[in-house]
Amino acid sequence: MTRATLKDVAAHAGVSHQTVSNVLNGHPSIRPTTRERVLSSISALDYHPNQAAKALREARVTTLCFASFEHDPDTLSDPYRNLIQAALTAEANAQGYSLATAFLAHDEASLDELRQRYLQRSIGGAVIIGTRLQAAQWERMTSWGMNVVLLDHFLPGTPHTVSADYASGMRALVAHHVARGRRDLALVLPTRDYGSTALMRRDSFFAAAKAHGVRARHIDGDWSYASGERALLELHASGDLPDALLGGNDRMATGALSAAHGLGLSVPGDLAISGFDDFDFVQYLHPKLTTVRVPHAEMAREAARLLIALTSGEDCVTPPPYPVSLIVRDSA
Amino acid sequence: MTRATLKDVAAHAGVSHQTVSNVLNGHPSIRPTTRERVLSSISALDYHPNQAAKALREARVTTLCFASFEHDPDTLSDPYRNLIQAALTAEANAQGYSLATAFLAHDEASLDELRQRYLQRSIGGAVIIGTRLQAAQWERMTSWGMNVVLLDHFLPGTPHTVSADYASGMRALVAHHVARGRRDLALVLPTRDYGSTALMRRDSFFAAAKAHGVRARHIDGDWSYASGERALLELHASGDLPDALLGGNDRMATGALSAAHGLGLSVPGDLAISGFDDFDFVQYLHPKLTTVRVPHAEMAREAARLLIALTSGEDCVTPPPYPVSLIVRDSA
DNA sequence: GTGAAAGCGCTAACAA
DNA sequence: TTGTTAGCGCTTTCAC
Repeated sequence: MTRATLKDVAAHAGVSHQTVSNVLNGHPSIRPTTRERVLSSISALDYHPNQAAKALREARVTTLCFASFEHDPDTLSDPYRNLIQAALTAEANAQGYSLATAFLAHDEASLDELRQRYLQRSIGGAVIIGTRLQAAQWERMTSWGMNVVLLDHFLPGTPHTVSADYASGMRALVAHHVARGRRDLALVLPTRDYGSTALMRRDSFFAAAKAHGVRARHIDGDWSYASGERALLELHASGDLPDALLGGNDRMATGALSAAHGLGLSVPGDLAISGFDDFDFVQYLHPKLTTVRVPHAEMAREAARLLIALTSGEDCVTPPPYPVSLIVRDSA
Repeated sequence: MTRATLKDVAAHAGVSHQTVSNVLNGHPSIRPTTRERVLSSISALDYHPNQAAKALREARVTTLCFASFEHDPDTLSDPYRNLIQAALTAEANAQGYSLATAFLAHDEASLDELRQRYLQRSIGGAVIIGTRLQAAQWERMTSWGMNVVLLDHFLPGTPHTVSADYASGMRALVAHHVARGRRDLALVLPTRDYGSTALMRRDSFFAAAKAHGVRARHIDGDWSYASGERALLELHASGDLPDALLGGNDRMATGALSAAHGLGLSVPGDLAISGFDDFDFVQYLHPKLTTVRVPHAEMAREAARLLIALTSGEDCVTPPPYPVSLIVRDSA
């Protein structure tokens, strides 16, 4: 079955093909009777405009790209990416765009692939997640002329970023631990990713601990379960256990909790443990995890809106950080 | 900066635009010197073929769609969907396709949206996951002429399905429980999704239990954490606890484990618990979850290959079920 | 209000 | 081996 074209519709309705085009694009000054006739021909022939032709003629790209890092532990092990993809897709579709996918690595090849897709007009811009994005990569992308919105990741000089208010989340978390009598806090967080939101969290952590007059230290991690587990094992081996361990995300907190069980530590008796994200599974851990909820989906929708606005040539302001909320359960 | 076109390259190289096209498409019978000249013009002008024009002219769609169900608990709460998306993207890109995203619901609107995208040539076919896909929906999609490959879900009459060997996984699991001395097995699994792989697992479960001469029962769930939790609470309330609880997926097993902690049951002492999937987080539960590993990523690659082959008009055979493997940890 | 002409960037078919 | 012509399906410009 060969699909109907604009001309077929025109012939069927007994008008010229531009008239059909005008009807389709809601142009004014079309006689209602003509419009009716055209519309009924359209549905009679089950006509659907060819996107490729439209895109070619209008020199417009209607596909956006969601790029994340393939080997980033965040990318594949958390519901995180799913939530974001769903929200981005919904917002993009609602605005007449479709959403393509890309997984980046830290080699030239993957950046080059993205570049190809942009220059070939397969994609019009990208939303990127992943604290592994380096400033140099970001610069490369924008140097092609591509619009890029960063989700949940700051980089020096990146104007279009959607993020959450990690600072106040961290302050609330520290206050909570202190209110429960904790006096020796350890934060597990990656810091090799300079410029990322991790630094903001770390700084707020130290500032808040200082304000409360409690001890604070930082242990390096890499967002993975294993690094959370390792962090607690090392603290234990050092003989200088804190009384609260703050995971920089839910996964590291989960890993630490697992290590605590292995060491025979009672949580929260011997040690309080908290997370950051609030993914589904953390309320099924034992004990149920106290954490900070980050509104990933709303942030993603905003990122899509921002990208579309940029792509349409509007000038945009980065939205303020999204509020987060402390979710108190049993682990801290 | 306005991008170079085929004509610009032709002018720069002093040949006709057709010659450039021939060089690009690897046509034979081009004099090496000409080819060299054209290639150097291409890189001098940083020329990239316009995909929209190519697609229009060739009447070819180079975008595939990955569709899943928005409100399906599997879709957003597991790493599952991420793994599949990554694998599909990799395979599609490797074969020159890009991958778009769709989230379906159970209303007419979302099916219609997919139909639009297909008829507008925005997508050339779809890989669909989700046991919530109904036979009627599948029939609708194929009635448009769209190629559809189902991932991990059987439906009566669907020829193109990629799945895993759940039957033998279930047999191995039952044998394992029995070998550890369990004599009273309960399986939590949704069965309202007729036609899905759930039925295969359930049937194998009963068959295997019978073969071993142990008691077997089935409790309904809906794949979610909460339903696993509920299942164990109900069993406990009935006063007739099994000595092994088999979660139909890792999430239900996790929910049941959480309930066991709440009830003060020791796992695996009082009760063995096992899962199905082997997602990252289950090895950080307490106790670490025994489960069956399903090769989601490989299956997804195969689904992409199958869809591309179908789209190219080849006739394809559904591949045999992928082997699964029992992963023994501490919970059973 | 509606139609005729032109052309987006590319490739298939032929001519040279 | 290369160039010319035509046209994919659509929208824009401008007559009528």
